[in-house]
Amino acid sequence: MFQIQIPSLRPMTTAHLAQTMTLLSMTSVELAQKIEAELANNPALELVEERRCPSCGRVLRDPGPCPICSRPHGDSSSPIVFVSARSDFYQPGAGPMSGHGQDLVPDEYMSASEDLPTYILRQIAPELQPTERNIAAHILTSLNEDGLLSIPIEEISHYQHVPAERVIEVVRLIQRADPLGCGSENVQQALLAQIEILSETRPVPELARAAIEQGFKHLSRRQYSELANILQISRSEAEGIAQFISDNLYPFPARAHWGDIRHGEESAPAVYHQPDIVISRLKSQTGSPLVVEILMPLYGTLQVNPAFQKEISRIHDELKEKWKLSLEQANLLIKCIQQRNNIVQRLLEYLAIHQRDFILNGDQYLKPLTRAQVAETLEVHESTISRAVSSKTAQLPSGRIVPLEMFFDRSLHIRATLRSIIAQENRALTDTQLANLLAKQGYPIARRTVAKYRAMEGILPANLRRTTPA
DNA sequence: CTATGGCACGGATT
DNA sequence: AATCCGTGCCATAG
Repeated sequence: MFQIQIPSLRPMTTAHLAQTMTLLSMTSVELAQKIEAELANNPALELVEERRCPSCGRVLRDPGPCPICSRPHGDSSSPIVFVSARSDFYQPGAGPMSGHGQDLVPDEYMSASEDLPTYILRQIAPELQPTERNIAAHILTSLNEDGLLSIPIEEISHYQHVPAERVIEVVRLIQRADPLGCGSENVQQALLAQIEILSETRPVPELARAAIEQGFKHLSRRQYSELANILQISRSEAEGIAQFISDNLYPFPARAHWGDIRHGEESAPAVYHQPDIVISRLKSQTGSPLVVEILMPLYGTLQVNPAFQKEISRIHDELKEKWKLSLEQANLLIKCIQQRNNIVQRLLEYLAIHQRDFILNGDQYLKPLTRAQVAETLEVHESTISRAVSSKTAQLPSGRIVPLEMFFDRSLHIRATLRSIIAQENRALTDTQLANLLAKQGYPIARRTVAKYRAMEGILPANLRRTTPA
């Protein structure tokens, strides 16, 4: 049914099991580091160059043509999913992204995190025209530590010999990428960009935008009475709006952490992770298969050095013992890595099928799912799934990067419909009314719970809410 | 009196 | 065993 070949598994020893577990809870980048370390101190291991697809640069694990490039377009009768591994950034139709001057995309991964420019570039790469790549690179390298543009747009447009409008177009793209609002010229612009994007997916107080545009000075100085005057609203409403802004927007985009657009955990350093998994569509067409790629940031495949294995029979004594040990370790590591990848692959295969609607159409379509259920169908222990799920992130076709845990979020779909109800409301509905409406849509939840969901989504209570006119 | 947020309890999940 | 989550009860604000 699927085109995925699962390597046959060998019985596991306890050491095997323990190590697989450790590897399973690592992100792909951590794993790469681990492998590098092993390579350095175990002579029995070697990294061999693998075959890559000449047109898309993907790693080809099985003989034959690239499963993606060779696929006739729109082959919708084929399986919903197939999995392939890749080791570098993917840019549809354009080959490896080595392009221009600035080393935005290094040839080798050097550390566990990538910097902000790289992180953003990867998100927007699919939407960039080839000629826009230089512009994007120029903008991204000109960001200051807050994520704001440190040079005027004119300078870029002049230097790149393109009209300013082109530059602005690219800036727009960058603003929409994950730390929302990066690439803006100043704090005010950044906030406006964020509110713009935010309002597409969730309700936003009507006057929030006006507050930033007209009352920016007062807003930043917390002069709420003056702000209220300008906007012709009461002071408490002004405070509500200020609250919304400080809860949901980031004046300095680069300081925001990815993921939860909420305040609170300000502990996260400005480190951006690359996803461990990338899910995309083979072709943007309904019924088109999903492409699930499990990232492995290492060039080459790990194997036991054949020369080493050969030599070992000729060696004697104490040295032989040492070598034997190395060899065993090498074998074990390789097996464990296979095991890890196998589990991650099966997990994603399940998720891609079971949560296809969510992947393609968004939060509302997430089906309730527990790790235990997955564990049962995949016939592995619950804790195995737990480990595989935690600490990994996936990039969805929309470009959003989400933790895999989100696939198991019990209330995400309800929160999403709650958002849409509030987005469409004419007058601000109270929590009790919202609870009733949700019940009609098949989500019987308590009033108290509505309040909690609201808080989670950063939506103000009814009395401080002004409905956005549709 | 109504609408909300805080605290804490119990059941489910990990 | 530890954690998460939905909910009920109660205090508080308007």
